[in-house]
Amino acid sequence: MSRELTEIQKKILEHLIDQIKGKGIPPTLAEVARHFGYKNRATVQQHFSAIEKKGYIRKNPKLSRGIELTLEDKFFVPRPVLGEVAAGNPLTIYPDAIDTIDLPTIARMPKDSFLLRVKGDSLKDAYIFSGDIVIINPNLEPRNGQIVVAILDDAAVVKRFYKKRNQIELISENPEYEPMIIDKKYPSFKIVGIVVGVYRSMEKRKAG
Amino acid sequence: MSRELTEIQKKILEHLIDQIKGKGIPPTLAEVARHFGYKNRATVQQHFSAIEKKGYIRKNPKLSRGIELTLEDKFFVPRPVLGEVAAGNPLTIYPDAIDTIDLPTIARMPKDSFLLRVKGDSLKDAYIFSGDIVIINPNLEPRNGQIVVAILDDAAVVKRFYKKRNQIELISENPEYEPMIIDKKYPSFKIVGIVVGVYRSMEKRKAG
DNA sequence: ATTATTACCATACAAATGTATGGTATTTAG
DNA sequence: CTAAATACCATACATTTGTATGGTAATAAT
Repeated sequence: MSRELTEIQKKILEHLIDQIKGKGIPPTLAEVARHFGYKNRATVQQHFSAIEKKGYIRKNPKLSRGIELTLEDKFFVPRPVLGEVAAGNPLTIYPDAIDTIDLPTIARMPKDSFLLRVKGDSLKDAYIFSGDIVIINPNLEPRNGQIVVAILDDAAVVKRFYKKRNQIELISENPEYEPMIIDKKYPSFKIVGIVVGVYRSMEKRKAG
Repeated sequence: MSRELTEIQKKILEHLIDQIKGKGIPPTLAEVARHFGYKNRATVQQHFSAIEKKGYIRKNPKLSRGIELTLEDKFFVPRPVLGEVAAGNPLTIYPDAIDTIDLPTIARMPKDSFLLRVKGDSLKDAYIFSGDIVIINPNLEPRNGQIVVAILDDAAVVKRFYKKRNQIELISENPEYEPMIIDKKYPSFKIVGIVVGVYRSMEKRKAG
């Protein structure tokens, strides 16, 4: 099980993810057929069966639009699972950074803000902890002292932002971690957005 | 436009939000009818029309499950904050909303849950701080170790819950505060609900 | 050479779906 | 009192939807 997808199956799965993540609801067979120019729903039907057999989706029988992604964790999709399919997504997850974040593989992010899950404890003195979900607004200009998400050399970090003359400093609240100092002209540096809120679900959480 | 919803329309909209947010895809007319025990889809159809006319949803004609939430365009929905609870020393709980905050739509609010703003720092070791908004579900049975809101002698507190033989212990994470020990038969004691989520807006917040 | 897989097509069909129309009873507003 | 809105019901209908079955052609595997 869970074999490799063919090129066409990949495209269809990609389209499925696009629709489910972006538009919100899974498409019908007919809609997918229309999108790919198929004259026939049965073609899509058979592709779905193949993709399901390989373990990438689940079909709720008899239910219209009853397709679910098996590799999804609602908002966050670990990037490796989709391999080449996910290529083209602007952002990636990197496990080696101090405070890593899960970036959603949604092609179309919510209009204004989106969500990231924090890993690591470099912000614990800012009351943000591993597992918390931070809400990011990418359309705000970061001001000094605000907590931002930035990408540096393909690593995504959450840190407090300070702008100096020719450089930008990203500082952890946790003094164990060294500040990151970046020249303004550094090519592979980018501010993703600023953190406007933190949410934590207590559902399965225990003390400390 | 955008008039008041009736009680039943509210219930149906609530169910719609529940389905779309929770299950992922909007329900069909038949599914909603089944859920509410209607013998007929047309009833739901008419309720949908009414709710749409009042501006709360949008229908994609001819499209199965083609219901969209118009408030969904917003990443944040305004919610009333019902009062303040003390994490340290008890505070009063107000019957009416004292404030309104924009809660992110990911912060799932179960049916009858409500919001309270925390005052005090007795839960700081549970990562809940003064000013945070806690989401309270009053319809869950508290289990040991969970954080609950309780009323004791007309004052509300947020503390960690432990059930012993004949008494209940409410413990602060912060060792500065003494545990509260209440006899089970104590008349003016009541568990309001358990904390299912925490939200913090960073908008005007500075470090520490 | 034969078999299996893939990638399409066509047709058929029961069930589900959205929509329309008409009806009844109750409540609310003018 | 009357009219409008609300909250249901029943029936009807064209489409849509998921599913099943059978077929063709090309490619890949044995």
